[in-house]
Amino acid sequence: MTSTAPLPPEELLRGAGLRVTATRTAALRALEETRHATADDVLGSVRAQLGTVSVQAVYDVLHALTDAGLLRRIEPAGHPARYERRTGDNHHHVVCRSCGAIGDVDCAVGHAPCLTPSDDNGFAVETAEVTYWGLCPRCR
Amino acid sequence: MTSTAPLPPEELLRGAGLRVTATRTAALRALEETRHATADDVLGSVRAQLGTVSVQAVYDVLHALTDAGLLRRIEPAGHPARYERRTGDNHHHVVCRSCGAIGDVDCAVGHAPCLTPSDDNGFAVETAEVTYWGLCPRCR
DNA sequence: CCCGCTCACTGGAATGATTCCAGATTAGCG
DNA sequence: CGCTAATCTGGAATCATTCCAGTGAGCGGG
Repeated sequence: MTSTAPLPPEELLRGAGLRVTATRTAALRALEETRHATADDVLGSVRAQLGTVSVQAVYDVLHALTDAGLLRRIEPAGHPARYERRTGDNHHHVVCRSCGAIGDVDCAVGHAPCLTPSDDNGFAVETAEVTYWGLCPRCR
Repeated sequence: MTSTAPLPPEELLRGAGLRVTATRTAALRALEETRHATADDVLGSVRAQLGTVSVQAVYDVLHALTDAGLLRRIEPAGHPARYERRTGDNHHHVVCRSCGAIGDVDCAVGHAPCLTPSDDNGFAVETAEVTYWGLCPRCR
């Protein structure tokens, strides 16, 4: 439904009840340009914007924003985690086996297709996620 | 289709064109008991069977067997990788957010449901995998 | 407009799964 | 029965991420 609103980072932070700090706004800005960035990508971008920033600060920020629901964390097996600002709609991802690049994929079938397990083994299932594996255009 | 055949480890190895070694048969046996074991679980079980075995040997074996198609590797975000002997049919998994326990789930909808992306972003998609997240009976 | 209380950021060390290396050993085909 | 590639050993190295302890800065109340 709600496509990521074009709100400025400050509004987003305040709206989520978080303090507005340089590191945080910089991180959000970084993820506006690069839609699926790794912690390291964000670190680089934040440093480019602000100068010296510790590794820890970026991890803290990413966690805080993820917990607040402003970011979604994606962890493809065998590749470092990536973060994206598109949240709320549960879309899926195509991951490049070679370089780890990620692309968004809206669910083919209308809504929650095979996302209800036939047999839940007694688990209390909360969410389902689909990952497509392949090669990105550049790696082919 | 082919549910894991009740073939003895030796047959499986030979059938895959691999040399039959103690470590390998022990690893396969370990995965007969524990269906979704971590590398560390396998290491423990193999040592219990054979005595001294190096960490490396187990990782080598797991890789060799995975490459040969005798094992399938599962890497749940935030948890160490696990291995299973059920291969060939592409079933999915429920993962416990808390302890990382894994259960098998056959695809709800008959066959390859939403497993064809609507827009592949130019990627050459090869496989799709579904992961259900929740809490296992014990962790509830 | 100032004050203090948290929460955020710094820098450096630690963790944990997995991999790399180089050399010794061994299975099993021919 | 010998050879050669496949295995195994033990230890060090990698990489993303986290833990820790101390310093510093938002921001709501006074």
